[in-house]
Amino acid sequence: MKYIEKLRNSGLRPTKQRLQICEVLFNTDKTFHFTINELKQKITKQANNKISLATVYNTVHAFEKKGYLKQIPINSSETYFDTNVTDHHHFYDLKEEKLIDLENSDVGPINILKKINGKKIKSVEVLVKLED
Amino acid sequence: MKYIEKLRNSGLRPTKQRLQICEVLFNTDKTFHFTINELKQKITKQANNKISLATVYNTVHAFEKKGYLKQIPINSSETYFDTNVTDHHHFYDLKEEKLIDLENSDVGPINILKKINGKKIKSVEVLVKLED
DNA sequence: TTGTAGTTTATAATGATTCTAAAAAAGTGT
DNA sequence: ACACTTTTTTAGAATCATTATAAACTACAA
Ligand SMILES: [Mn+2]
Ligand SMILES: [Mn+2]
Ligand SMILES: [Zn+2]
Ligand SMILES: [Zn+2]
Repeated sequence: MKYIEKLRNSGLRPTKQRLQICEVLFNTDKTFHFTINELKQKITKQANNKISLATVYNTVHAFEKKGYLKQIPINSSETYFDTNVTDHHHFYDLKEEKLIDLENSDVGPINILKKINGKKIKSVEVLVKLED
Repeated sequence: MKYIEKLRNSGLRPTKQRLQICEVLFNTDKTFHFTINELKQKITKQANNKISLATVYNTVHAFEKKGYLKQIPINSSETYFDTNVTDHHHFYDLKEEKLIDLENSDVGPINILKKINGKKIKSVEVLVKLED
């Protein structure tokens, strides 16, 4: 399995549950956005397997800490995560409540002119809200 | 009172509670960011008055719908609101968990090149995360 | 003043997320 | 394989921001 090493190298034991989650999250060309509950459903279907909700939370947070996932800041009752951890931006379709990737090349370069003393920029994220 | 008319023109009855909230939110030169609970505390202190938490929620949502407030998309357990409803952006200091305004002039012009069929852009918001 | 719609309020309900602690699984050394 | 330690999983409970409920209150116009 190709994810066993990835997990071990991260100091995470390659458990059955984590490997299943890796399959769902990373065994695809396309990156995607998801909520915890969407992910849980995918795992249940794809692996035809029960998994505890707590484990999904635990694993997603562990992967986020390792840099394999990131949260998308958005005003929604559920937290959205992204398997695309490169610098990029998002459309948010307010009616459909769906996220769409905006590659860096789809947005002109962003120049933050203001500086805050003693702080450095960790990320720059653009959220473009869409309406009909 | 200068807010009575503003409320009436918005189709909102100028109640004691709404006027108090207006004083706290709008009777200042500076705009600011707040959570519901911070706002409730301010009202309680400044007006030396009890106000129901439900009323604070109701009023903030009513003002948001009227365009007098906006939500700031950020991953925080509490929702942040902004009395600055002009187009502008934010620093988010991850350690202090504080928002800092970034005027449009502090950010170069943002050009969204990608178009989504049948949708138009409602807003473009930049969130710049800061670390030490 | 009286009627009505709008508002406030205490409290309950909701729901996403986190916590808990016991059972299970993984890793290590023998 | 076995014994032992550490990590992980899990069901269920707890937390907490937010929303819903419904009764009391208020603004306002006829
Ligand atoms: Mn969240
Ligand atoms: Mn929220
Ligand atoms: Zn994305
Ligand atoms: Zn602001």
